[in-house]
Amino acid sequence: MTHYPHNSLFPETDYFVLSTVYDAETNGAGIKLFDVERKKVIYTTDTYGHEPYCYSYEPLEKIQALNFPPETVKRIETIKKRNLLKESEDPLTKIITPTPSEVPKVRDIVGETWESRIKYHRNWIYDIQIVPGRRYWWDPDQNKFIPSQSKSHGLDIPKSVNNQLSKYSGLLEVFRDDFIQEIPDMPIVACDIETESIEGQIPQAADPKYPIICICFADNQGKEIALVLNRKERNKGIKPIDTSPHLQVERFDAEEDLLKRSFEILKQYTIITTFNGDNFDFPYLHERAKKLAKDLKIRIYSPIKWNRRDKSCDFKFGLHLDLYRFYHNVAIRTYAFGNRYQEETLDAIAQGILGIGKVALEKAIFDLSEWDLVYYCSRDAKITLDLLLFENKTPLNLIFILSRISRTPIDNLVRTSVSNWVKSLFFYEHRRRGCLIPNQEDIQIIKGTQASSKAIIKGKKYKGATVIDPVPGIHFNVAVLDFASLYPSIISTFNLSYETLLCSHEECQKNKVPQTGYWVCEHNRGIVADVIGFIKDVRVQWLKPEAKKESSQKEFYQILERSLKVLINASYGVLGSDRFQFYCLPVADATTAYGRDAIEKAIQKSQALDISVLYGDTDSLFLHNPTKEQINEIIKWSKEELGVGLEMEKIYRYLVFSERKKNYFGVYPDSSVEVKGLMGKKRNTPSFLQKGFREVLAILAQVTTKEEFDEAKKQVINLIRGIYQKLEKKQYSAAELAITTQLTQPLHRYKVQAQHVKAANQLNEYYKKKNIDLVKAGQLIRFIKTRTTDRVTPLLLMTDISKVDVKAYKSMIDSTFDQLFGALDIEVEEIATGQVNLMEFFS
DNA sequence: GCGGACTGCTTACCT
DNA sequence: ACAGGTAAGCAGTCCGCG
Repeated sequence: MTHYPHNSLFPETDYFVLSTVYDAETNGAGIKLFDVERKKVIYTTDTYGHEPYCYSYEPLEKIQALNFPPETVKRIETIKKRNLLKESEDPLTKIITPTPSEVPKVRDIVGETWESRIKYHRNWIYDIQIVPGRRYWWDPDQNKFIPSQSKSHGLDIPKSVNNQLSKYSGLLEVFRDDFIQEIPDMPIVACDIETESIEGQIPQAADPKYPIICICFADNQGKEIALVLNRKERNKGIKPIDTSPHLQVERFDAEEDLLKRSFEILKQYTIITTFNGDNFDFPYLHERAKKLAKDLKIRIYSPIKWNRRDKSCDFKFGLHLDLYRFYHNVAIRTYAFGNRYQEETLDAIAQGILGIGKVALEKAIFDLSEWDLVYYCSRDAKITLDLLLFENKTPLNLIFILSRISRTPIDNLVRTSVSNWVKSLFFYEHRRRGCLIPNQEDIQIIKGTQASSKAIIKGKKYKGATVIDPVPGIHFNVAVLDFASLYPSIISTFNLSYETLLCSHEECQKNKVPQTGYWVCEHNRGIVADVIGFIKDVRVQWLKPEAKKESSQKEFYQILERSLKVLINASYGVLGSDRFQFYCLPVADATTAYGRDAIEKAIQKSQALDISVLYGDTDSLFLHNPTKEQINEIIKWSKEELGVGLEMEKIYRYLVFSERKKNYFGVYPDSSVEVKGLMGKKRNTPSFLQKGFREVLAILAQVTTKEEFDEAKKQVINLIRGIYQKLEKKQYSAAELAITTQLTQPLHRYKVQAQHVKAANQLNEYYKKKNIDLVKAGQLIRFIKTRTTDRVTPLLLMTDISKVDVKAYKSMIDSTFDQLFGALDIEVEEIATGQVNLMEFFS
């Protein structure tokens, strides 16, 4: 049954599509829309009469002979679809079911089916061609959403770019509005809850035995509300001096009234954001409300829909975005935020991104005075809001743009990883072109699972990038050239796609991929190459130049550019991941083979031009003191001969290499320092060493000439000597000496009793006695090297500072600074090259 | 019983 | 739950050694 919304619900105004969901009542697609005029969420169901289906290669008669009852199969048709792998227009049997839940039943009986595992409401998006995050108006005559032309950003695509992008089979027309359309201004609120509990135990929604004592809200109109439970046993305390002046505090004697009020507030907003609300705040709030209702025999209506299977919480008339999930996403962390945070806690992310952390606590949350509790909780709500809206809504805009391009509902985008986004984009594009979406096995059977190359690392499937041995020493005036988006460029330029690699044409076999036995099709443009090439070119040809120009649109261009960067940078990786539906090992293998070919040829070319190459990694060349002409020459050569763009990335005033790859530091002309890979920068280096390392770099950053090194070196020696002495006198605190290592798997899975594993076991013994939650995978373990049987002691259990293993820490100081000195001394030539040991150095 | 050479495990980084 | 390449530290094993 299709539910047509009453026209009064649908004034002829504009809507932004936020999300689609499975609608249990109609057993169809449910759509969440943002009503631009009334600034609220409208929920409706399919008005298009779209039907669930899947495909089979069995002829119509064979499917008919299966005698499906009408409640399982509604209709069977023969249609034609293009099969890219076979290069044919194939007749397929389309099996149409009355409801989405029948599709799996058909799949079980028919056996091999296609497109039967795509969620129905996602199918709806691909078929109706409605784009999440985009603007539509409602046409009551047609009962349809019509795309709305809106350009409030004032963005447009220049003619020249337009022409360059027109080669991509109509993609510009399809995606143009994704880029240029504005992001709606919606009511947004952040929410955080605090509960009563006992030391060391984290409350669980499965057993919501502790009262909720505080719920805080912060919205994008500047309103901040704190709901707090009056507890006789807690004093009011003193209002902290920098409590937000906007904060409105509401006190409740009864918890149930506090909860009811919180639901009232939540219902007013379109976007509700939390940090870990999918797994803690909302499940707990929901279950606590249920428990109170039952215990007190009253009615409390919770608007929270807790989906235990998906581990998510949602609202029918609102969209929940859990920022923990978003910031946890590896592609977002690395490409959108440049690894500005290394831990996925609210505090670490807020520190890294906003420069503001959580309120530091001296006692447990439930022991705080009322004002301190409100202060703490409201700060959490505020920084959560800021993590969605900082820098003119950068993260929210990023989410919208990625949703549009990947045809992924906004809330789903936040909860899923980049491979799902790329998969969704490819699903959409196959549908749009009338191509059958292949099953993963289809690609594997035809293209094979055997790599043409041999990986250097044991256990990897194929060979990756080339890394050049660095020339150790100090090098002044170093230019770094980078291949622009190397792998995506290769995929596009060399037409790499699951159907074009190892194609069936004899005549294409001469079109070889270097260093492999592969060949690539010369007749057909690959779908993967086309889509990736398009997105890469939109970014390179249009967005990157615009993002550099001074204009009122600059900021939005930058966000667009970053969104595409996320998709582009991850696109090669997913093709080499066997969990990805379009996984094609030969494509990934060929991509890196072309990459190795490019960097290797570029090195030869540099040498032919008499430029010395100091280092190179994957897509970069570090050139010593090249002239402008030499650089121009090699850039020109690359475009013409390799078909891949090479760009001047940066210049270092000087650069210091040791003999190690992926380890160096450089100083820019403005004296800023960049460090790569060195121990002093790693998060498992104790903080006293990280600090010493930073101080040494600060001294070296001041150096502008070779002559100044002697002076700088003396200072550095003094500094390091100071660190030695402080260590020997045991003047460093346990916290400064602590080594922080992540427990990446559950304790029982470790095959080796590594130091952090031993420390974790000690912690667990202690926790068991105290009846506190045990360590979990993902947690950071802090420990100190000690002269004890385990050789380690957890920071938490460190009582006797005299147990510190001074010898072990001395060798850590050694190896940290040897990385720098090894390189410096070769140039300074005061000490023999090779293994210069700091201990010898001082004697 | 103990140290050196070796392998493998583990983490954190680079592109 | 996107890829492979590199460095480092340490656990564990084997071997030799009157």
